[in-house]
Amino acid sequence: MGLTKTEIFNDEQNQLATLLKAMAHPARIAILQRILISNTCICGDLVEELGLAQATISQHLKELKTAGIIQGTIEGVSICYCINPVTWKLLENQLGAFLGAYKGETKCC
Amino acid sequence: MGLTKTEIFNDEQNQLATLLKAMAHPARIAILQRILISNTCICGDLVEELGLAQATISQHLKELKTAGIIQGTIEGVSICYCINPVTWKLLENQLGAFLGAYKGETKCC
DNA sequence: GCTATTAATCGTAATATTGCAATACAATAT
DNA sequence: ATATTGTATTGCAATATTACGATTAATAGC
Repeated sequence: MGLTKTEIFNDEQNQLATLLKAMAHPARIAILQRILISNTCICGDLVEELGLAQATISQHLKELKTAGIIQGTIEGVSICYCINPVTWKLLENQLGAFLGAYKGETKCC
Repeated sequence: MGLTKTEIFNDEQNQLATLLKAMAHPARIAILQRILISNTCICGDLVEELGLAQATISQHLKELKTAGIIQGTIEGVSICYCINPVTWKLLENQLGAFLGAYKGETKCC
């Protein structure tokens, strides 16, 4: 089928999966790292810096945007992207709770 | 194409992307949560608890295992899965550094 | 009006993912 | 030996993703 059965999972699981999926690509991680470094926003510099075509970069940006991880505003001819603080905070909280739930040491496998 | 150009990204980006991708599915998040809760390992209880076929669960477990996030040992007839502490720690560090790199407040978009 | 410049979208090809039924395998029990 | 139980693998269909060239907006400057 190739169709994830989202209806059998709860909202938290689906939301976290969606956010992780949006980040689960080296190009999108690279894009986010670039935005994080030059805290001020960027635009199509990415096309030169990463070795991907403009259409491809634009697509990755769109995915990050629809996931709510970044936001963009028009800045003259180019477009300025930056982190969406709300989603970023949410991601930190959700992931923190998730990863932090593991208390090692209980010997098992 | 449909083929990620891993060669143009660095190891850190590729590794993080691979780990995130392994977790970026609600079923796999549910499986991990289940393992985290019953800190002691589990097996095919998942097939009953999640509403997915046995073959599908087995496939998701395999993905988590090949990504190094979980590990399994034979426990009589069934197989006992649990978190791989090394990878989990790595994930915490990598993600912590990544998410923590965002210092908000610098007004932008 | 035109013309660059920048980014989004469309169309397409190659590949990957998701899910399941059917089957195979491996360990134990009878 | 054979049956049972628990898990893995295979094969397949439906869908999603990745990447790119070509095209299409949208804006700025002339």
